Amino acid sequence: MKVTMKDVARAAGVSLSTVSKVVNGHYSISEETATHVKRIMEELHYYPNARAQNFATGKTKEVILLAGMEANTAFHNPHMFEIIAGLEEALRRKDYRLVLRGTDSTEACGVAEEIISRQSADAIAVHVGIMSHPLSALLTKTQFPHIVLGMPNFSSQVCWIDNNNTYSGTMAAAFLLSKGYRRIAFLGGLYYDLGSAHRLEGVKQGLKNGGSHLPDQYIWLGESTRADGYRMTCNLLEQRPHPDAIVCANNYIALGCVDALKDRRIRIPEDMGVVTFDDYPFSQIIEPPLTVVDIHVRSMGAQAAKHLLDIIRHPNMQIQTYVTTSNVIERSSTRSRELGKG
Amino acid sequence: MKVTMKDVARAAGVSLSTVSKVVNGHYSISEETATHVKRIMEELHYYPNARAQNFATGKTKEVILLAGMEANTAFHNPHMFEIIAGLEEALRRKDYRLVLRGTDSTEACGVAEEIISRQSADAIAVHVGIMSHPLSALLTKTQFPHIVLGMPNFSSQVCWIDNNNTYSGTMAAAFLLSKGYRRIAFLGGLYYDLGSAHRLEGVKQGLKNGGSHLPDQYIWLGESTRADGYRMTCNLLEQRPHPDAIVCANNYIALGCVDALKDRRIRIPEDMGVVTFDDYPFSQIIEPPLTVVDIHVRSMGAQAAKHLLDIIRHPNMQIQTYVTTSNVIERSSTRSRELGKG
DNA sequence: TTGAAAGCGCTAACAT
DNA sequence: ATGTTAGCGCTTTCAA
Repeated sequence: MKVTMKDVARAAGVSLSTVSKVVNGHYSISEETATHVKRIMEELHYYPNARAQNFATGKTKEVILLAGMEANTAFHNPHMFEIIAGLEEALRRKDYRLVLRGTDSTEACGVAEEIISRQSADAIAVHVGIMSHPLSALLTKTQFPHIVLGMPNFSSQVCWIDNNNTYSGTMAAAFLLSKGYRRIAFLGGLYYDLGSAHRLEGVKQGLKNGGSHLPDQYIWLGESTRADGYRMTCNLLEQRPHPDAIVCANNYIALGCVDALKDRRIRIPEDMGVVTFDDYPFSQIIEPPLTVVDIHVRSMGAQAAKHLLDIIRHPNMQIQTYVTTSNVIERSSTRSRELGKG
Repeated sequence: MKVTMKDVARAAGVSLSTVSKVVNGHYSISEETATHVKRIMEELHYYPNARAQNFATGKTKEVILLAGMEANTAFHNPHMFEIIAGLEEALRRKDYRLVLRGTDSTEACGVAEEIISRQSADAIAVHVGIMSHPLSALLTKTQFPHIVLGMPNFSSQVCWIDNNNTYSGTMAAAFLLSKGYRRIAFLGGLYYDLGSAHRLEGVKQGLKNGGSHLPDQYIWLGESTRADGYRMTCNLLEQRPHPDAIVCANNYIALGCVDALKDRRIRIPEDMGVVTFDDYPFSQIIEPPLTVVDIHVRSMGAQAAKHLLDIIRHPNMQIQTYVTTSNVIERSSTRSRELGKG
């Protein structure tokens, strides 16, 4: 029924191992026999059986991704899937497959343990959202090839990759300064929101680089929700003088921020510039369309794949790195200001 | 190094096949030996090698998903990933894995061919977005276990599953009627947008069921964009009498529709009810929050998994089915109207 | 440059 | 209820 290597060997009048070598492009095979065997393979519609190859080589050519995928994850966190898409694409180019495995932070460690023990994948990718201490310990102890997508919020020896949010913050600040904004404020998430914290750090840095700075009264932190974005903006607007631009750590906060500004009839961008991060999910449809520091999460996934393949070759190698994949997309929530006006 | 079945057999003082039977819960094994062997397995930290199992059984226990995953797909089409998440979850419960494979409609057929030939998955799931005639032909010819997520827009013998958009449309109409709306209009996508067409069909049906109907002047079709939503609404508002409620075939159209109503100072829901489909991505943040017919795409993924597992057992079985997974979420864009007012 | 043969670790038919 | 044994289809060392 199914045509195997044996059939090819017989039909080609060569040995099994010769066929195998042809399949794998082994150097020792003469061009003559190689082309001959290949022709036979075509004629017979031969394709090597993937399962048998995996078994014989002791590899799966698969990377398994552990991630939280509760209901509506794709809506609340499209970033994650965009990273996944980038990961998959880059792996595919190297003939690796990506297996999806939903789980949560409590069971993830057990899941990983089984994968490692059963050798049902060549490497594990873990979305930072389900990272835990036990999992971290397991990965470092076993030295099983892995990479965490996003920096863990606790110190650990695992391999991870993350966007350089600090740098993105710096970009935001530099951009606003270049437009002539002078009194720049920041609305961000709470202490456990590392992304926001880094962006804040970056904004400070960027302002400093430009000879400016970020006063405490212009920094407000809260939940990353529309409601808190609104509240923080209200608090911010009680400060005197008003800022002339606001950097929102994310889209949700920006949404509330814009609401509050509109309610108070503060015009964007005439009276107030607004910048946020990520071109999605809402920044496009907010009125006015927001200027954003776009983060190419997909390319982060691609970078992760690259590193992972390195790690598969050298399982003891440790990688902890930030990647910079952002750029400013200017829309209508900012504009050049006459210098000296503020 | 790695502990195999052989080691377990030796340590337990039984044969290889006994261990295998214990692993697979074969009925013929006495409880006594079963528990004994299991203890040994624990002690030795034995886990069956997945690759060897796959090879020996001739199965991969994997389903591979072919889908278009260009840049930003996760943002433009979170539905797809929500379906994927549902598919994965349901497969996982049955000890199957989901492999992601990005591709496009032109190369998908070749990809599928290789998967089938190499037997590198037990079944193929195809997102309808990359469906093509050759792929359809391949799947039906080979009878390889498969399911298409979404109904192909051409007639074919492949297995597919899709949401019952007609029924969702009926729900929208029935809901509006129950609220006392009487002059209901529909804004939808163009002819090739089957989802929209079905929803329109459903609305007509629902109105008919309620003793009402949908006049042609209340039906406007265009691109599924905010801009066209705006335009269609303008056209609609030239009709006399005005409708008292509008059903928008999707979120993009709804966005433009609401813009237009606001520009004309037509109050929602006082002067005009608005309903759309899908709780995402924008319906939550539109002002006012829209009443929607929510489509549980994730559960469609789960259903797809169920059918797929059936199909794996019976490869010649054909399934073409609509699943109903919707319900109305009432928000602020509709409200009860005094009967007889219109 | 090619071939022979020994696995890879498990399953499953068959024998006991 | 348990054990024997023959594969599953390929890779890879080693010998020719």
